[in-house]
Amino acid sequence: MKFSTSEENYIKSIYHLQQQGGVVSTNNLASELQTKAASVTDMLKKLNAKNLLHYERYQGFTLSDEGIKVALGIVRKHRLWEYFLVHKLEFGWDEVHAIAEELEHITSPLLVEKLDTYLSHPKFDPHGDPIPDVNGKMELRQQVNLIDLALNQEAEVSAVGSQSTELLELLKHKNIGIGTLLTVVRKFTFDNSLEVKVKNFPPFSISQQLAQTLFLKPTYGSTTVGSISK
Amino acid sequence: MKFSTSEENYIKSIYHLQQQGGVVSTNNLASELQTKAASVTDMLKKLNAKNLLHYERYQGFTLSDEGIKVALGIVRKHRLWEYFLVHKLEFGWDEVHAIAEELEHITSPLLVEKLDTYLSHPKFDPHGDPIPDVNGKMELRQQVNLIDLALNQEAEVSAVGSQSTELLELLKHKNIGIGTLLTVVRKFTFDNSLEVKVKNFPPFSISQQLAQTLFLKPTYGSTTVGSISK
DNA sequence: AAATAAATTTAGACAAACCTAAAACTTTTT
DNA sequence: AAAAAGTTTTAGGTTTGTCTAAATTTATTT
Ligand SMILES: [Mn+2]
Ligand SMILES: [Mn+2]
Ligand SMILES: [Mn+2]
Ligand SMILES: [Mn+2]
Repeated sequence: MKFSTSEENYIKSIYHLQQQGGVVSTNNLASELQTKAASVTDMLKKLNAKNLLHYERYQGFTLSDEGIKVALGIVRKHRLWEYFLVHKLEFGWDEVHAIAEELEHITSPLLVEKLDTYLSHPKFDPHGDPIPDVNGKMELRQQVNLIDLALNQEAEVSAVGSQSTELLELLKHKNIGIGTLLTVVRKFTFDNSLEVKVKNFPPFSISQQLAQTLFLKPTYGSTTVGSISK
Repeated sequence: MKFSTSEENYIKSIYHLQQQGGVVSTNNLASELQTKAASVTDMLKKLNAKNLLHYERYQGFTLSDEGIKVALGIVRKHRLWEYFLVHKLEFGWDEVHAIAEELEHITSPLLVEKLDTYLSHPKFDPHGDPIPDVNGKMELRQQVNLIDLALNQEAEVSAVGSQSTELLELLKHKNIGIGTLLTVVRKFTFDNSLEVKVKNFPPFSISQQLAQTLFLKPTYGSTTVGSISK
């Protein structure tokens, strides 16, 4: 079945919201899509009629199995294009989301597979989020939030919880990127800031706000599954 | 100013039609876009209100200077994406038009310029059609139709007048592509077929129908400007 | 257990991009 | 120069996706 750009954007947003909170609400989705609750209800009826949703009036909704399959296809395209934009066209990490938001709606399935091959089947996008394969399977990388990382446990930065220019600017200043190895050497309870150490650099401080947007994969042993962004 | 996908498709089609026939008619455009005359009239009013057209009711229309500028921007994107699809993703020449028809509407100007740089500023698309630069300038390659090529005058295949799978199949069989050097060694008046010679191959025959879709650039000296496809 | 507040859905409208059928205009033929 | 034929525009309708305002349902207070 084929879907309009608008339908696809709704499906993908529902997918992301239900990853976090389980059942999704109308207002929730409306604010995510920058639209009004009435518009959401209209679209819910349409998606429900196409069997993409589990939906009870006034009771919230989630994607059906079919809906999830469709969502994963769009997420796959979005993240593959982001990878292309950053690694081939040399876009900055914070510039690609809006463009991928358009490219994800290009219809040709052959294009997606050729792009995937051209990029050598990447497993993660530039923000550290996993790229689903043709069948919707993706690596659920073991991730810990930096806030929860044990002292002196080395870990590799693998994802970020935001894609804002502001975050990118700060990470560049601190010389942190996807792949950076670091350890937490001290935690301060006053402001929940962390003193961290990266090889060949002097120790430096990371604020609570920054730590909360960084997700890492411990170098040995491991832990919980972290939340994931677009 | 920003335009919808639909507006852009109309603008581009008008551009191609007026390249050939001067003033464009409503029915003409309707059949090019596979739509109805009434729909065309609706859109003409909108484009006219935006000063993209010279339009007199019942008298046909052409693009204004502003309209041409917009059209060239879309043509640029279309041909750059076609080049990308063929030379990077290894699509066949006949597979790319439909996909480029969607990709040409992606809005980011920065994307176009980065893509252009990534492709090393190509001057011609996979069908031999010139790619306009950022300012809309493009090489108007000197082209002769194979039908009109002088006997024993060596020339390089530089464009094709169709992009069908059928044509591609035939050209592959005859080992002809963009860049092939050939000379016409004989012309037969009975069926207007040609006997042509390509270096390192035995001479072979080309039908009138095939000759009419091939455009070439003579290796020395030169001639007329040929018609050009998408 | 009311009353109040919040969330959700319905009702009714609107713009964009289409369509069919009928009217208006232009071109061609007799 | 009238009639016929062809082209273009207008009139009125449909679908998709949006909106505001009002009605309905659910959740939270008192
Ligand atoms: Mn999108
Ligand atoms: Mn991403
Ligand atoms: Mn197009
Ligand atoms: Mn082309």
